[in-house]
Amino acid sequence: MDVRVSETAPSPSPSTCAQNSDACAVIRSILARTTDKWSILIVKSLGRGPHRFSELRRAIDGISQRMLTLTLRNLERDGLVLRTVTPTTPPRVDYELTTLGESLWTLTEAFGQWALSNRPEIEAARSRFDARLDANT
Amino acid sequence: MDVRVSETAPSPSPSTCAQNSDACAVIRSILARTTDKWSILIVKSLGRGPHRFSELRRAIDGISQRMLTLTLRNLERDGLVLRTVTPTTPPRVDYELTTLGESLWTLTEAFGQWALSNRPEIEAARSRFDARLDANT
DNA sequence: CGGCATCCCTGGGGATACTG
DNA sequence: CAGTATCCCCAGGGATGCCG
Repeated sequence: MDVRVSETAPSPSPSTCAQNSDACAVIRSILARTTDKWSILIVKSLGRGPHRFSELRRAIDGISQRMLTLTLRNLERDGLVLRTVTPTTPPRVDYELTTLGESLWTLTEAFGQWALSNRPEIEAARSRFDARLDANT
Repeated sequence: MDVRVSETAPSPSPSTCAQNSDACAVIRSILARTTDKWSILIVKSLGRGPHRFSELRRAIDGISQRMLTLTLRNLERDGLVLRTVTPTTPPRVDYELTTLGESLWTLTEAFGQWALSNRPEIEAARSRFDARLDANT
């Protein structure tokens, strides 16, 4: 299971890599990984200490074994998660955030808080929008 | 083109909606929207003032017209983006962030900054990981 | 110019079964 | 328990064409 993706890193384009062009492909790939549906949930789960594989599986509702493994590998590859194997029988594998991962967790947490506290406003906006839609039948 | 998605909002589960269970489906749906690949790039682009449809199209490299329209609708529906139509011929449509959208933009910006400044470390981690992979041939 | 509808295809990701 | 491998399906999303 090779996790690696062809990283055709072009011209870096330092600070102005705001929105345009393909120059910021690397940044995009980082963003894609870190803002991925499962990545966020995993990082959030690992926010409060290490967890075993099966613990994560139970903690993150709806994730398949495949995606858990795959996403953990990617996070490990990017240096966000540390994987520790204890070769007992049956084997025990623990996952925890690295320092880098913890810094990402902070952002993730901020996002979660934002979603939580703005939820009413967003739902209200949705209702308004949908109501106007239905009106134009 | 109905943008709405069936929002089967179950028991809310207020503050402890960290990682587990289906209780935080709404939060997840908000996160899914706001951390979506195109949403992030659009919000980033709108960070510095209003833009026309075609401007966004050009600014965000690789986005298809379909996805631009669709994502903008979703952002509008969630009250993150304001759409203004000027009925001239040809028509002119401007998009801008709402106050809520601006608060999201802040987070997006933080994420971008994080990716930018941790890029070297992440790429290093990737190389290390890949090297170890190749070693185990 | 903006944007909706249709067709169509790829790959993300679920379900299942097997190993160390 | 913690994976890996295989199969397989469907929705995300690109390409194209047509309207106000």
